[in-house]
Amino acid sequence: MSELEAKDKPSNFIRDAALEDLKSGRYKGIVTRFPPEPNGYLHIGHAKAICLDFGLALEFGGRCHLRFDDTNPAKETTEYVEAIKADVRWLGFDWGPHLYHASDYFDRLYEWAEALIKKGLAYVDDLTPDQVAEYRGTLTVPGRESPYRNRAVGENLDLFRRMRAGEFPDGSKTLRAKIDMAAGNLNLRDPVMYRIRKTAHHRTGDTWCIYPMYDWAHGQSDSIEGVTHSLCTLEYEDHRPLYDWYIQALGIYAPRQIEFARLNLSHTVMSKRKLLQLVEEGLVSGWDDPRMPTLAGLRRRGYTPGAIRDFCERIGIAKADNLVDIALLEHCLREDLNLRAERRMAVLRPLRLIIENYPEGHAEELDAVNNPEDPGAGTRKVPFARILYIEQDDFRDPPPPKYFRLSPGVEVRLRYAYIVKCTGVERDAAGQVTTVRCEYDPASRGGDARGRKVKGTIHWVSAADAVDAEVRLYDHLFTAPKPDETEDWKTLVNPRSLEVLRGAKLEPSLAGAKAGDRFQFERQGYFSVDSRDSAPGRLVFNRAVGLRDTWAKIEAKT
RNA sequence: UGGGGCGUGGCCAAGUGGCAAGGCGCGGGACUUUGGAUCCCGUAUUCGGAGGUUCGAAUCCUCCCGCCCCAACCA
Repeated sequence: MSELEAKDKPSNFIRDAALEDLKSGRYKGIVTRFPPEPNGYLHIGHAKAICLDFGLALEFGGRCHLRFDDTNPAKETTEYVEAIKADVRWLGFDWGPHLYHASDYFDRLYEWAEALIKKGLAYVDDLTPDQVAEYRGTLTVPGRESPYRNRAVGENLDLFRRMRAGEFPDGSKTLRAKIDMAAGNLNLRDPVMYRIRKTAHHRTGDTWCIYPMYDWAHGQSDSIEGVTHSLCTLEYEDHRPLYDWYIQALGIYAPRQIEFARLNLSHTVMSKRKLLQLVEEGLVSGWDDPRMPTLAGLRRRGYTPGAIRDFCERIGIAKADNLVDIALLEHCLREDLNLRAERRMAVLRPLRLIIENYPEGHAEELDAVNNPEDPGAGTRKVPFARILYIEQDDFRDPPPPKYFRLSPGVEVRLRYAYIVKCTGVERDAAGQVTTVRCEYDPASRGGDARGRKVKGTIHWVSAADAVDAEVRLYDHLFTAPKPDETEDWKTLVNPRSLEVLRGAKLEPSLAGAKAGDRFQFERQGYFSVDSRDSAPGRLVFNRAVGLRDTWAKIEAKT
């Protein structure tokens, strides 16, 4: 059994429980399931659950099912089903042949409902929704029994069959479990098992007009599939007694439900309702807006599945409410991309640089390293000429303290090219710098300072060879770490969460970049080709995450 | 005033009677043809609080305080 423990992944109480259950023989292997309702897109919080569910199964050589919890046809669509499948696959997990739907079990669930009726454990109730609420009592006041609670088994059976046959209008009757109207746990006050909904289901069509409630469907679905550990979030802790009650009343195989705290991420919102609101009210461009915490959004932004998995591993699994700093997510992406993304030079806000002593009409190609972290990535040629573009931020007159970049009379290295010295500036009528002039040292080709101290190295692009692109810079979607906290959370949307730069100049090797390609733009950050708006000849890049910016910190302090 | 949970540094989080892991962040330094990366160093005499048990407590007991979830025919 020690073999099971010899893993280097961080432990958590769920993994420990699984280990115990194996040791004690309660279960022979590990079977988990990820059970999304297809009524929205998956987000980073779901990724935590997916990594837990699939990760646990993988670790113990078990299996993890993908099961759609599709018991509410009014809200669920195949569009969401497909999007969810794509997201789980993209994250890197495989459910193999184990794709299921709660709706696969509608027949079985129905039979089980009749079985409960026959045992006198369920009854058809005629109370209206308002009455049901009223009879339920409150948190501190016990509920009252429905006047229909003690109907005879035969009458219940007859009524239930007629409910299924469509004889009664929507909402007019329910099937309820007969448990305890005085229970402190409201879930046990005769929970509804079935409601009448004459709505077509995306998979079963018009076959049914009664649909099972979550509690009645979930545990039994787990049981049917032989799930051992049914992992869910804390708000279902109160449902566990009901989960167990149904299983026991039916006398069927019993999985074990264990709850953990859901993920809260700073500077964003995570509830499906709020995400949907952002989309519907046009505060973002859609579910896959690169600012969204959805997997579709993160993917489009340029996040890698590996970075997200790493993040999910690092945040841990526990039961305490939490608010994880989004900086950790960003860190995980940088760490992943630092090793894998090829470097390129791109000038986001161009400023013209003229090298006065560089022969007019002359041109050459210089060698640039594709990835200093990965020698195998090789090198490439970058064209150099008399007129270049440099970043507006890389020239200051006068220079602030500790500024290492270009300013009048100062030397700086053009990455992989030459050492240049600023000799002059041209300004427009408003005093804005329009062109910077400089002289280069022909002997410093490649950037060799030959013993000189050159503190600054800046990136550049040859003006004549540059490729134009649109670059979208993203920042946190919300200005507050916990926008959820306030009623008017929508006013907290960061007005600078998206900045569009239309005049960016890229080195020519970027001309053929394909949707989804990721690069590090030297000294700036990691960027990926937008999968929706980019096209050959009209490149659009998204900034996935910026590089650590030490200068920004220094400047902010002075 | 009912039921279920949770409280370890700024944020996550190990630890479950033997003397506070780790990560992010933050601060400092080294190195550097990305002010990137990397590498060092620092960052809780203390575990929500107060009592108690014990040679010894974040871990056990008692009381108190705070926070979260539950009153959809949603999941």
